[in-house]
Amino acid sequence: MFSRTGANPTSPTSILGRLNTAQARIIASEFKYRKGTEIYGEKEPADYVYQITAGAVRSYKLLSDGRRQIGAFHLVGDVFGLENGSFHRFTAEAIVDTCVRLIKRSSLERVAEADVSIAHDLLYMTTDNLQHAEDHMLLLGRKTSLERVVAFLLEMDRRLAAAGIMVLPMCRRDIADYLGLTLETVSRALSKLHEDGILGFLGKNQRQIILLNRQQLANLNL
Amino acid sequence: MFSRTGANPTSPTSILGRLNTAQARIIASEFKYRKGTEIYGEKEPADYVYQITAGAVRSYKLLSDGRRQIGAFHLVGDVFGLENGSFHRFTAEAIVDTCVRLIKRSSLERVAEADVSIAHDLLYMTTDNLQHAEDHMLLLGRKTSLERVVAFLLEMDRRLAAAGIMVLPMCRRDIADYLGLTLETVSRALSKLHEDGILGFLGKNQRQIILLNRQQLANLNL
DNA sequence: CGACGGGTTGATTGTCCTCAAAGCCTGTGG
DNA sequence: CCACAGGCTTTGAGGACAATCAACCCGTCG
Repeated sequence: MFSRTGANPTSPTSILGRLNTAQARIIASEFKYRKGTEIYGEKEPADYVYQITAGAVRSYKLLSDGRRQIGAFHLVGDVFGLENGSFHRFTAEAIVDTCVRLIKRSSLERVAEADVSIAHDLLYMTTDNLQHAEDHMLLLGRKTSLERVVAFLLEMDRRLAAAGIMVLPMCRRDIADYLGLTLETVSRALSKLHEDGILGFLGKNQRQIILLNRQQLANLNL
Repeated sequence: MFSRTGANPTSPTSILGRLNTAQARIIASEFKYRKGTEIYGEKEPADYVYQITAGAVRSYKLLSDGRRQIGAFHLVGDVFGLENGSFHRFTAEAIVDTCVRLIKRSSLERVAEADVSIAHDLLYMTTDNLQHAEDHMLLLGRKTSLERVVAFLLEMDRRLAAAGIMVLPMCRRDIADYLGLTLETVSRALSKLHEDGILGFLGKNQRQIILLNRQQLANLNL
């Protein structure tokens, strides 16, 4: 499970991989987090940047009464925890057992000063996050429950489909908190798509999904 | 109306001002847009970056059936239209008669290559946008209608209150499309806050608002 | 076995949307 | 000067979609 090495080649954010080879010893260490454990908390000092080598992470904000909004899921190859200020703006938790590579923020900044292309990568990654957030605002503000779930499926299909099969690392509640819905509403939407023959469930735990009709799914994604 | 000059001193994004003095002739021109006119459209080439010297702008995305999500309002001093890819991700329209300064993207990139502090500013501005989008996701995904309107009022109070009076440049529909609500719901929330003595209307057009009890308002902002 | 986490499904509720009407202000033209 | 149209806003009545509350199923693990 923890055998994958190096940056995901399909990832737009190979900065840590490049640093590892091009620069000397910037990677501080690798670290393992058990399912459900916190990697960092909102407003904590942002001393490290992280890249996932195995597992998955959720980044979220909480309201004072416990309502939760997940801003993003981070999958293998993704870089997260990149902040400009010195504090994290999300809490990050391992969704499943997760292995990350760490890099000291101070080191990264030092390198970025010297190497223009690294600085450029930092901007690119931040813009990538921004673009995702912008699209997600549209989803949260204006899409129906079914449209949200469809958009989620298409996103996950793009990001983690291996051989056409999607193995979701997150539970229904996580999906709901990502989409601004309740877990029941997510479940109903998935059931409807199942009834309509657009997707199929494979395993016993309903987390392995196969998309049977991407065209129809895309049509539902306004 | 067009008498306000220069960048808002409280704005974190004085880059265009600095370029204007520090660099030679990067500012391409100033330009005026009438109320309701488009400055650029989604997916158009992003050849320029803009800074508002007077007026206000809305940036939005549309779904194919016309549902609209406004991602941000840009006020005097704000820089917008900054993209990393070569295409705009929003449509930008003048909410009221608006005057902007333009800078060629190509020039900006050239300067950023040479001047590290400019590159740093670009990253800072992008991160600032990202932070706003992240907060807005929480609002859109998890807050009630009243909480959204309260958050909007506090944001506008912070950004454009002069002498305690807020003069909103945008109509109820714009506010609604920013908050993921309908204009009627926005109106009802404002009426409720009015009834409760938390805000007062000044002019005849309901766009001049004075906050009578910021403490109570902040308490509603979970 | 029994408890627990995760998921689905059903019944009911509630918040916000939709549809509709009316008021106010501005601008325009007779 | 008044009449009238149009944009913006408020307010009310009714409806719809998603939330809530609840029951149940299924696997896993102690």
